Amino acid sequence: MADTFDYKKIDGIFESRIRLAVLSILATSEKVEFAYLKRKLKATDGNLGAHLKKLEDAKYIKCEKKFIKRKPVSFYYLTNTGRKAIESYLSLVENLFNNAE
Amino acid sequence: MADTFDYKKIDGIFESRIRLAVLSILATSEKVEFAYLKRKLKATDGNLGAHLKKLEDAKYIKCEKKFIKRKPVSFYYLTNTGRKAIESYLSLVENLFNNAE
DNA sequence: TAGAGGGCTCTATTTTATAGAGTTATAATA
DNA sequence: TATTATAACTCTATAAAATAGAGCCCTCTA
Repeated sequence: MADTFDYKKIDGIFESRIRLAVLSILATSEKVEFAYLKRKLKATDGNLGAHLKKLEDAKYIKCEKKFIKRKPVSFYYLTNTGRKAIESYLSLVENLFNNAE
Repeated sequence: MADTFDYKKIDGIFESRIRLAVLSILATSEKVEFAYLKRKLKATDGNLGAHLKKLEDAKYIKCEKKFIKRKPVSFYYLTNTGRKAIESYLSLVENLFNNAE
């Protein structure tokens, strides 16, 4: 049991349910469209865009822009970094509640 | 795969690293003092008190006040509700990243 | 009933999330 | 090559939440 518990070392990206939801969707899909995420999460453009940006800045997801039927479409997908971050968070949370800290 | 993903159903209590840390400490200890939590987490009185209040309001933890060596001491411990909430969160997070949603 | 001190509440400040309007970028078409 | 259309983004303002710290309150002992 360590003397102090530096909780700020816990990945802050997961400190948000909407980002958790986005990561969950991307972890269990190939590539998904912005519009799909928006519809599924019932999120507004601005809010969803802001959270996607945070996830991109963290390099947990990437964006690929295409044109389909004359319309711009943004596809998002999980990176390896993102997948590792998810695994880390999962095992961290498991350890938090099973092991001594 | 559901049509929508109501991410607001995810327990918001866990949307905070400091609360996660408090729950973790309580889950792996019997009863702990306010001063211990404060020292261990390097938190300020006000901030720690506010988060403990949220956890108490959610009935995840309880407080027991005693006097030891003339000094007031607050002991905190996890409730059954709290333990169940932790288990739910754990399995939810596991499912989020392993199953389809 | 006065004194002491831990832990709380309260207030102010900072940070973060959210909503929605408006802009931007690109491909097809004329 | 200029125009048009539109999804997705950026930007701005608002709301909500976390944080810090000063000071109060409560219960003990003497």
